[in-house]
Amino acid sequence: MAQTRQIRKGKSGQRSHRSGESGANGLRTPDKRRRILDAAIEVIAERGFHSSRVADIAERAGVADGTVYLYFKSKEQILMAALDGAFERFYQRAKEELAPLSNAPAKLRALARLHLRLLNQHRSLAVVLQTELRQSAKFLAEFSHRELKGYFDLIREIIREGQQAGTIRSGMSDKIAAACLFGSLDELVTSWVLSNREYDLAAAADPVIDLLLSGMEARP
Amino acid sequence: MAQTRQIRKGKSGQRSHRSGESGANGLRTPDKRRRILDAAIEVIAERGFHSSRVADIAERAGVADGTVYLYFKSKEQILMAALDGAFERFYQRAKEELAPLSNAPAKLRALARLHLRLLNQHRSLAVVLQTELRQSAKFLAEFSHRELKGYFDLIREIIREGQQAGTIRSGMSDKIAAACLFGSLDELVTSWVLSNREYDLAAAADPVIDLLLSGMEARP
Amino acid sequence: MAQTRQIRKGKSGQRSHRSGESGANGLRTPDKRRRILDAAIEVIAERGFHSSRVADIAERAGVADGTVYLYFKSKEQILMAALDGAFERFYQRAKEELAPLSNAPAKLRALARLHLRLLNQHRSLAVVLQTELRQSAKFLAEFSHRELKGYFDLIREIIREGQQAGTIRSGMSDKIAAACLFGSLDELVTSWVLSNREYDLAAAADPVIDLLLSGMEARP
Amino acid sequence: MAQTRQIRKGKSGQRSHRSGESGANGLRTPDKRRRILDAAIEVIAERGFHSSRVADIAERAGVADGTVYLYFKSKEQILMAALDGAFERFYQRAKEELAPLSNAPAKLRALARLHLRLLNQHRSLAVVLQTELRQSAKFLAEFSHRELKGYFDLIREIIREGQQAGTIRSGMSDKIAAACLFGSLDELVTSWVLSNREYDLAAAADPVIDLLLSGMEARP
DNA sequence: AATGAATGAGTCTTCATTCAT
DNA sequence: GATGAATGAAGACTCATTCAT
Repeated sequence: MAQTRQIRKGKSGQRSHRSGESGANGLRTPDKRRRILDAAIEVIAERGFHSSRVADIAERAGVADGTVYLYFKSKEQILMAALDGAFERFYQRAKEELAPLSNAPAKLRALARLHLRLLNQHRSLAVVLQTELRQSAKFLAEFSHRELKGYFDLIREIIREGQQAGTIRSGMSDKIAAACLFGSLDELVTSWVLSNREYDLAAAADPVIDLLLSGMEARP
Repeated sequence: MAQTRQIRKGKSGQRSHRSGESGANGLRTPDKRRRILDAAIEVIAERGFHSSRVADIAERAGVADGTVYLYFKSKEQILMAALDGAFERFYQRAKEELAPLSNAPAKLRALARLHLRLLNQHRSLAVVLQTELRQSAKFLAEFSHRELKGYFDLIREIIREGQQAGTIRSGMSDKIAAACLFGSLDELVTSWVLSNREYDLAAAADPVIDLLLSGMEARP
Repeated sequence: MAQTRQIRKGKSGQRSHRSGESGANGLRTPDKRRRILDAAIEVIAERGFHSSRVADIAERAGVADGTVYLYFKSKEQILMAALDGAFERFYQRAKEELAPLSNAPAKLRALARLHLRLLNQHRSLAVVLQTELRQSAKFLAEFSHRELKGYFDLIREIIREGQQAGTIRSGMSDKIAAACLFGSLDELVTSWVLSNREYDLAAAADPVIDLLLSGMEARP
Repeated sequence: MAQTRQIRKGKSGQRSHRSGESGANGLRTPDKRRRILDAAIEVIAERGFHSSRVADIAERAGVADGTVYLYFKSKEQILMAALDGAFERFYQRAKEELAPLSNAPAKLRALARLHLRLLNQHRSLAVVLQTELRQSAKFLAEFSHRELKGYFDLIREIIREGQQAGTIRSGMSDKIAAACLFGSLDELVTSWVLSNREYDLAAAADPVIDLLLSGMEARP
């Protein structure tokens, strides 16, 4: 519950809503857009995209229904923007954290840790990413093409670097390897989201990387 | 009377289309249920669950709207039943095909091949599984608990067998290993579904198994 | 108030609405479409097109809101269809009544009488024709082109016939003459509609025709 | 942040467009009211009253949305005021131009010419008068009572003058005669507005007056 | 069992209007 | 006076579901 919610039940007896709100912190429109996005992630995580009413999101964000449409064109655009923003932040951070690392296995490990750690910290976002993002082939395809592709390409690049540097086995498709890494992480997050237990998701990063690097097969 | 009236356009005019069919062999209802399920998978794969109208499914199945409710309690139940059935058939077959195999790596390879081969053959089902199944956390959780869990447990069992037999590395969490295998396959299917190219999905089974068994890291 | 209105206030406590309705006269769906059209004319005459809610029309017609959309594509289509139908009936009747008449002045007189008489009998329709029909240039243009044009052409044809037969002054544009006749009648109806007095509109037919035939100017 | 935010697209970015204009000559509000009225006529002529947003009118007038409400109480009041003003100017001018004329037929001719000439020169106004004025029976009734009645009475007075002076046929209802004249002119304007051709509307004044004065009937 | 016309609850979105600055 | 971001009421339309036949 990152956003303090506005108490607006009944929606009528709130004559001084504007002045009360801005008076509280002296800021006008601090980042109403951001509040709507955060509210959207929370509400959608709780009820699913189709069951979430725009009115719910507005209420959670502490704005009027119509205000949502000053910032976003449609309900779907809210979800899009929320996911875009979240992904953008992740992607940016990933690039920063990987920059200083020198070899491919270390980079993959760092990426896995970051991936799981961030979602571990923001469960609502994880829920939305693992479920609503896939709500429809069209939606997923569009988002996938726009955002996930960058992530995938980043992984593939690291793998190819490793192959050139001799730290990653050659003769292995970087595309398939990237799918395995992403798919493994994604599946862990999904399991974590579906489970109601609050175990530490991030702890799975190392075992997964170890498995993917060394393989399952017993070796003499 | 310049205005043509609507009234369920394109439906009344095809009265004889289907009744002719059932009229040919009397009053039986052999596979009406199955026709509805198949129609549902197709329609939902094309338009997504929420955009699919029950009327669309009924039309595709060649039955009246109301007839659907003689077989299923709700629109959601149709999807449930369709996925349950598909999964049941997959699961049954998997157990049959793995029975004769003697070692864990071979079983995992067979499972991966079957997984990808079947979905490769039934793209509509793949689309629905990879997208609509996740329509909401609740839905996914329920299905996951009911069906996927069996699949997961099967994989974990094979891994543990392998660990006992010494073909799979010990000291590796069977849960995480299963997640990696399932996640990898799942991601490959998702990519295949989202891509519009009709490449052979099944061909990816061996590379994936090789990677998971031997690992990515170069070894001297 | 041509249609008996269904008493459906509250919309809920009416369990037996269907059977009650059909039980009353033994007819199922007598002409639900027609009832909706009649209700639309009444409601729109009372409140104007934009202030009329589809729910109002449905209620007046004694059907559920959604039923309206089984017969018409949109609220606007209801109005269109209602006007089209009314006009069609008028036009048909005009052709029948004029057929036996032999000279242009008599035909024009008959047309004027019919025009005013019919609207005198159906005030709601008159209200809608004189006001809502012109609600927007686009709407009017479309309707005008489709329906009024036929009426106009009919008048022009009669005038040209009269000119050839020598009963109507030559050297007069049939187009302008038709505009004067139609405009005069139209204006009388508008005045009648706007006035709250219930005077006999039809009585104006002869004076108007006399004026248009003989002219205003005093002649020696 | 792939999504561009909206926020009143196309409005914020043109801040300097209008303020530059008013900045050029200080803080006065000379004709802001008039600019709003003119903008309203244009916008409403283009899109119809109900499809015209107050924001559109404000933008066209170069003022902020809220400013409109410093001059007018509601959107409907804008239309009222615009039509009232236009009509007032017409009516004033009519009285001036008719004053020097000595006989009824000449006055009627002058009035028809003025009526058509002015609307010919201001098509947007003509569109609004012929269509939006009739947006609802109530609206039309109110306007009609307030403004058109004066015009009507003027015509009737001229006719009665003519009857007393012997230039207009006696035994003819001045009310019906006025309706015919007004209706004829009105219909010509409507046709002109609906037609997309830009023919000279004013040219129809004389033929109409000739017809109304002399009648359609052929006379020996 | 099968039909399909009818139902009516449910919600996104628009836009006239307000008011703090 | 002027602004324009914010408000929130209002309603057309959809579609899952029912039930009389």
